[in-house]
Amino acid sequence: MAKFKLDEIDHQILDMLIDNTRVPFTDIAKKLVISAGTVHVRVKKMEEAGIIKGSSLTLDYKKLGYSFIAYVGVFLKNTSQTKFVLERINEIPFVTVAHITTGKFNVFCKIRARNTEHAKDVIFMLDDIEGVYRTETMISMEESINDKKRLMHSIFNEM
Amino acid sequence: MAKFKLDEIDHQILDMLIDNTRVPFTDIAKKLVISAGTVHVRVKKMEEAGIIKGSSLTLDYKKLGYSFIAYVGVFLKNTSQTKFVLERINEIPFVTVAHITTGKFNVFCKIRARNTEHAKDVIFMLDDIEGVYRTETMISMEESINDKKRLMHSIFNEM
DNA sequence: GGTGAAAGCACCGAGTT
DNA sequence: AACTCGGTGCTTTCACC
Repeated sequence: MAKFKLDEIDHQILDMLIDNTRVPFTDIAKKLVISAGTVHVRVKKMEEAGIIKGSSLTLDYKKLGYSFIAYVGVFLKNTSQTKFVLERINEIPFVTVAHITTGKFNVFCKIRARNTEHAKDVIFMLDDIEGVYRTETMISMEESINDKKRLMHSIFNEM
Repeated sequence: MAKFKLDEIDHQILDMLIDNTRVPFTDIAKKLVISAGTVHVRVKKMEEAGIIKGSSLTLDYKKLGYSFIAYVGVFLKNTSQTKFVLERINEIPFVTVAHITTGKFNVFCKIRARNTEHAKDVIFMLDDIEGVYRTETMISMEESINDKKRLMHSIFNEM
């Protein structure tokens, strides 16, 4: 939970790797005018410190036939059931993220589906969970940003 | 936009790479009992087809001191201003995702911040955008799932 | 904490079946 | 379409600074 101290070189290494994990360390080394060994050691340290949790592929879900995104707010009959309901939600495929929230909804989740029909099936599964009072769906018509690099820069700018 | 045909071997290759992009192709080859060259050719094809859009590092934002997540629903004075407002939102740091939505809100976004105070600054910036009528914030108290691998398996199971 | 070189591998293309 | 194989180049370690 504690803050970890990263210097300018770490920032730049992350900057080059954040949206392309396969950039050779030798390229990074050249650009930063340090040795490839140093890049290696620093990346390893950030991994050990847990700053770098891992790496992942970015797939094009639209091309796979899954272009539907919606957010679903869930109202519970009783907040004491939150944990139970969350566990049931976690079992539903195509629910990609779930949060316990304050504010309007008790639980809030994101789903990705093939189309409206398919999303309906997923939402019905949410509605059918014992303890769920009702749900409210917001369909995404256009996703406009989703940029890790930008967030990272915002963070580094504040350091 | 069109569906792209992936076979069982492609599924397994993606399965191994999706949450660790640095798994050596030789390891994948061993596990699937094919040659490393084949793995290479298949990955390249998926990249060329755009199924694999890229790769990214997963950072631990909590460890960087940014543990606050909230969703903010935005109501507009007039929906004709949607495009303009979205552009302004895209300029605000710490807004990580924004969607145009149907349903309760006109625009819906996710923010990541240091703490409540910091989030307040971000939300004020949203409120201050010309054309924004008001906003509604849902604070995430606990994020429960966020798993690409699970989504991918859900998709493959349906194919 | 950084370097530079050397050893060990992985990547990736060419040629073959 | 997949395999083998070889050249090229990346990663990773280590002795030294």
